[in-house]
Amino acid sequence: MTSKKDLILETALKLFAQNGFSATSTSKIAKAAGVSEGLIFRHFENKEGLLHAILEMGRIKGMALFEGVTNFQKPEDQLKYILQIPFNIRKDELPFWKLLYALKWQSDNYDEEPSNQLKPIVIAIFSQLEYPKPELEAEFVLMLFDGMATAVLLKKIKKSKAIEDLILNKYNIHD
Amino acid sequence: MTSKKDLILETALKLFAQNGFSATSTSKIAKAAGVSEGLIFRHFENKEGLLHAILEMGRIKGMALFEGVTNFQKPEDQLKYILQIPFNIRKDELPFWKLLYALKWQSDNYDEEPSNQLKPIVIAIFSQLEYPKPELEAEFVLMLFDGMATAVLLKKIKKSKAIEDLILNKYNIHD
DNA sequence: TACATTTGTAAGTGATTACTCACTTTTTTA
DNA sequence: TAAAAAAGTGAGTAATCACTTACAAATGTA
Repeated sequence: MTSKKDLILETALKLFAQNGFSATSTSKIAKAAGVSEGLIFRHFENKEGLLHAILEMGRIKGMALFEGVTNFQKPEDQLKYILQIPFNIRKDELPFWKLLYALKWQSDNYDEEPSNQLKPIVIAIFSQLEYPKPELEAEFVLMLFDGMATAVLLKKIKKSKAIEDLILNKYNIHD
Repeated sequence: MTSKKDLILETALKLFAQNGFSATSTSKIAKAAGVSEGLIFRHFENKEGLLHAILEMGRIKGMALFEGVTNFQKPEDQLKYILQIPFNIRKDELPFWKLLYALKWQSDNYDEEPSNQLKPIVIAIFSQLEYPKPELEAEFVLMLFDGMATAVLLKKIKKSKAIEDLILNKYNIHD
């Protein structure tokens, strides 16, 4: 049985991802979750607190994703894993990632972008692969990563697998 | 002398880009522009109308940018021109592009994304360059384009010129 | 069981929201 | 120059905003 606190969290996440933070009122969240509006403030102090709870909840889930790279030894496999991340986002976690990517366009406060955590990892990979300028190549990959994630989250992609293969080919990684 | 209508337009653009559409009230716009709030509604009917006027104003400015590709004959030069667009955004047009990119995360209504207009052009280029799968390669370039634009608009880029050269090199285009 | 704590609600609060209206000032046109 | 049209204002409007408060129900603990 999910507690009402979790119910509020999940409902708010969906609505924030769908309509944006500012455009989603606490009364709408309460109504959608089937709880009284006051309960939101009992559990989360204020609307910002609710957002931070969602972000924290998701950040932990997200960390695990990036740590998955340690399952691979060879830098080629690690790079492959990272490049495939955007295409392997779980459907039920889509709202969270959409919210995260949308938030970075609103004020600088919410810039917990995946790329930030990912950067040192990617630099290390290109160093091992003996690229002449690992930092630069990493910056490029993260830009590409952003573009891929955007395409997936906004459902702009038709042949997901074909695009995935094309990208892997560019770095000479194959299935 | 700029008319008060244009003044409202420019002020709203800045505020929308800075804080988002929903988080920017008409009263704030009026105050920032130094006009009465009622004037906004005389000129633009409602808040949505104001947004649409901004989008239309910018769309025309943006079209010119994409048509610049016709100044080049060789497909290599055309591709180079397109890949450089995100790095050549004029400072005074930054708020507009930021707003445009932010809006596509809020509801599907505002998806006048640059990529959409750019896609057929890029496909044509890769066809001329005799790439085996022009549509796929175009889709890739547009994803990359999105990532580049995001990096530039959110000021996540340090060595802009270095990154620019790296990308051009990947497509065997040099200065 | 008794009492303390947590969880939950309903009805508020003042402030702010998008928008309207009655009116004046400025500009255009005949 | 006189009338018409357009531009602009300031004080409203009801609705909604984030948030509070007083109180009741449920739960934990001795």
